[in-house]
Amino acid sequence: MDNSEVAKRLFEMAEMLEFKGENVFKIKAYQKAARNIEELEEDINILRQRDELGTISGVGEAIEAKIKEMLDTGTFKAFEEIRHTIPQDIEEIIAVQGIGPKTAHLLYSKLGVKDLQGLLKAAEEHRIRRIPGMGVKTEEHILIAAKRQLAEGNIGRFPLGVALPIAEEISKKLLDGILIREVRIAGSIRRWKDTVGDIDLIARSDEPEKAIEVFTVMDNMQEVLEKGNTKGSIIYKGNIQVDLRIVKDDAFGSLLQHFTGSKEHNVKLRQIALSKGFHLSEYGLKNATTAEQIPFSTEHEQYERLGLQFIPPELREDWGEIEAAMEKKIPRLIEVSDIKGDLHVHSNWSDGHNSIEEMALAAKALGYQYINISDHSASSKIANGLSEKRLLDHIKEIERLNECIEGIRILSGTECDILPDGTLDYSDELLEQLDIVVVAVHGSVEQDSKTMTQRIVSALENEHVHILAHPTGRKFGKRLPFAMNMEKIMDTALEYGKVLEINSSPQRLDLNDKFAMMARERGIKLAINTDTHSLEQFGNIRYGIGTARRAWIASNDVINTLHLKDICKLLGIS
DNA sequence: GCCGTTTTCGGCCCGACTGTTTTCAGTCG
Ligand SMILES: Nc1nc2c(ncn2[C@H]2C[C@H](O)[C@@H](COP(=O)(O)OP(=O)(O)OP(=O)(O)O)O2)c(=O)[nH]1
Ligand SMILES: [Mg+2]
Ligand SMILES: [Mg+2]
Ligand SMILES: [Zn+2]
Repeated sequence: MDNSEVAKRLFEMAEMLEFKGENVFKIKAYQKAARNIEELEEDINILRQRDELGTISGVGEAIEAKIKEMLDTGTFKAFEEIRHTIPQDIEEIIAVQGIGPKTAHLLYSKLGVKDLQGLLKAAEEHRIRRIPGMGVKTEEHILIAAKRQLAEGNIGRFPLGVALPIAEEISKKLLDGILIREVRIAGSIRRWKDTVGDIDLIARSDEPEKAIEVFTVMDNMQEVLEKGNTKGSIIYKGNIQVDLRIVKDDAFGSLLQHFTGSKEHNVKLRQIALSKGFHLSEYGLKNATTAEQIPFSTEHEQYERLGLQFIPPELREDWGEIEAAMEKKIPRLIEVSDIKGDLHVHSNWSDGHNSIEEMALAAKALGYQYINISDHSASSKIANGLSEKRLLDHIKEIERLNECIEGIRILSGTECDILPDGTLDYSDELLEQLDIVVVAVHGSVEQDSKTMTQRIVSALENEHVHILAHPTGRKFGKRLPFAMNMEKIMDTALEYGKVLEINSSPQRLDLNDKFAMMARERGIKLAINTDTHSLEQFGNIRYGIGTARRAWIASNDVINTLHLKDICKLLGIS
């Protein structure tokens, strides 16, 4: 079993214990262990060999024994025993909004509800309202929520590139009226997570209740889920949930911190507050003995009062940032303004929309010092990839443009396909004539892990190659990451001095945060590129920067923060 | 079930909203 399979089992165990009404702290213990195993960088099998399972935070004697049992037999006794006493599809019932483990258990014991279909039937036949403690409204809400779940399936999460523009649109609309003074995007969007579960907003208003009212009747609102004095939730066009929290007093910083999360970060901060004699909440600190409330108007002040350096939102995942902040060791993270050029740009010579000149002028307007025109190679036929002859013309055209355009250097490149057998789509003689060679896998993406890994390794061993683009090939909603051994690929990249890309296209974000962190820890250099096919897509750089910041990446980890002359020196460009 | 710069036992983050309830449990963030 691998890490995610072990974690999944532990999560399932927690869910079953919840359904059974077990001690909540025991449940939390299983969830914490599961989460930490899911986020582990090392292979849990290797930790086991080294007898280091106990070093995983949240794994004690009991869970360690169960993990060993799982690694040996694929399951564990306690899991199998409890599993047979619980309906198989309990997960889909608890997943219905408003139904938790208690209600699920009640519905099962009173009505024999075992799955979503049974739940719908019970609601439609008005059997739920007859259970003591349930009522007409509860039944109606369950019916609506169950139907919504059936219709949507389990879409679950949205790519950041979908959610962020909607969040910006809603923020703007809310500011249109006079009731709401300030709106900030919070939650996982503010942390630049690559996928998000919902849109979390906070706002400041002198009349919170009226402001919530405005929110719940806004354009494109599909359904109101909750409407209170300080908080409302709606389903917005596109079936995305939007949570809005409003305050009028001076605790805006405390609220922003709370609603930015993550949950795990919040819990740890609150534990630190407790150890200092305070209760922390979205209203600030409360003295545990005097009950005096101390609100903070900025996040900076609140972190400082807790004895911590300010922690950028992208780091707030309980991945060690709180410990670092205690020692004032939060690094200066890379910013959009550090980027000096884009090394992965397409033109209308292949599948881009604009000419090389237009792309260059747009980049210049952004303050870039250089761009690498990396059109597709011949094998990418649907992308109008360049034959060897057209690539030679491409090189000449770039030479010509460099003579007439001032203020930006156009580098002559390619996004050369790594063919299924690991060879490249252009000859070495041709690659040698280019300034920057970007390579990528496009076709034959279904290869097994061994083949795919060797394919990429072979490409990285080629002396003319500089950058591996979108290394895992994932595309949200379209394609899973390639089966591949990332450790091996990173070892090779390091050995041969190759650069790995953080592709900023919001449907890719590849490398992702975790892999980018792995690369940084190993000392591999990165390039943050947009892979733009149009003038507007240069703007996608913010997504790549957000991902890089989540990986604790600094400016000097990234080659396209270098000035033109320095990057030319680094890559041997004349 | 886990864990310990005042602890190996007794805590474990804290608050909003809803429904069905005369005082709160459940769910969610
Ligand atoms: N203290 C505390 N804060 C929480 C808890 N659950 C959520 N929050 C805070 C932190 C979250 O970032 C924020 C928004 O909640 P969400 O459920 O939307 O989570 P988040 O946006 O982080 O992730 P998401 O992508 O939406 O799943 O509310 C909790 O149990 N305790
Ligand atoms: Mg959220
Ligand atoms: Mg939310
Ligand atoms: Zn590309």
